[in-house]
Amino acid sequence: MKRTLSVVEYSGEEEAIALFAKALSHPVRIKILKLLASQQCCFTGELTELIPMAQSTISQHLKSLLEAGLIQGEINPPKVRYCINQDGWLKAHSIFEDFFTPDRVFGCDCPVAVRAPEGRCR
Amino acid sequence: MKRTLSVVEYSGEEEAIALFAKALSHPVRIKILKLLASQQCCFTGELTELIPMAQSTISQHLKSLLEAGLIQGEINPPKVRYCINQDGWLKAHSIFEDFFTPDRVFGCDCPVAVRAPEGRCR
DNA sequence: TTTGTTCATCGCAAATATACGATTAATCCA
DNA sequence: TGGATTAATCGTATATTTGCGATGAACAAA
Repeated sequence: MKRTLSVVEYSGEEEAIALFAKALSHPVRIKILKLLASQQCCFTGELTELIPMAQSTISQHLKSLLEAGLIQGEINPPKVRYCINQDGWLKAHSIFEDFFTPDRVFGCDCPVAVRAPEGRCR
Repeated sequence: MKRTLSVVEYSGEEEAIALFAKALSHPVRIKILKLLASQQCCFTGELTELIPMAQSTISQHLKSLLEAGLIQGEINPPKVRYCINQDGWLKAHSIFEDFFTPDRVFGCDCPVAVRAPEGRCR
């Protein structure tokens, strides 16, 4: 697509949140993560038995979760055992927590559909 | 695309997390939310001055944030004042918090690249 | 070596997302 | 009434995502 305007700059945090969020932006990946997180330990590609999707599709979603750092795979031939990547999980948790807890209280008291007096906002 | 297999069922929570995450999955939307959250009160489409993107593109991103319930707009002709939607924000916060804090501790002690004993996983 | 199992990757098709300029709608002000 | 301002929407082009079947790679067991 056209990108004639100057390139928008993003902070590392903005990029990081967006990347984690993208990994979480499909319900089947949420389902996979919940399955893995609910296991005592790891889990394997029997995901294909629990989720009615083609094996290649599951594998693709696992790959994106891997790349996001939310899970890890342990090769255990001919199987692969997946589990939550603790580091990535905690990192995602804290980055979302920080995001949703802004420094300033964002109390917007603008009554919806009512004109707010000028000067309250920049 | 082909969807020959049976339709995958998702829980309301899985869908909700994925929808919020999709709204957060682009860095410019993170930037917009941070700008709005840092304001004492609301904010307007001077976003176009702060973010070097076409006005129509900003408007498109605002729309997706609106639809996700993360912001709200107050029509103040000919301007529109946007601000964080407290309800949606808190809902997203709590749903992510719950997600990242699973009931069961997911302590995966599988040493990476080492075969784990059979039977520890279902 | 051959066969079977498991999973990743490839190749393709369809759906969605992203970005832009142009246009339209709504509203003010002269 | 006729501009001016602001922002949404439309139309279009391109990029990315999603999903599938087919194929390939790695390994264990016969």
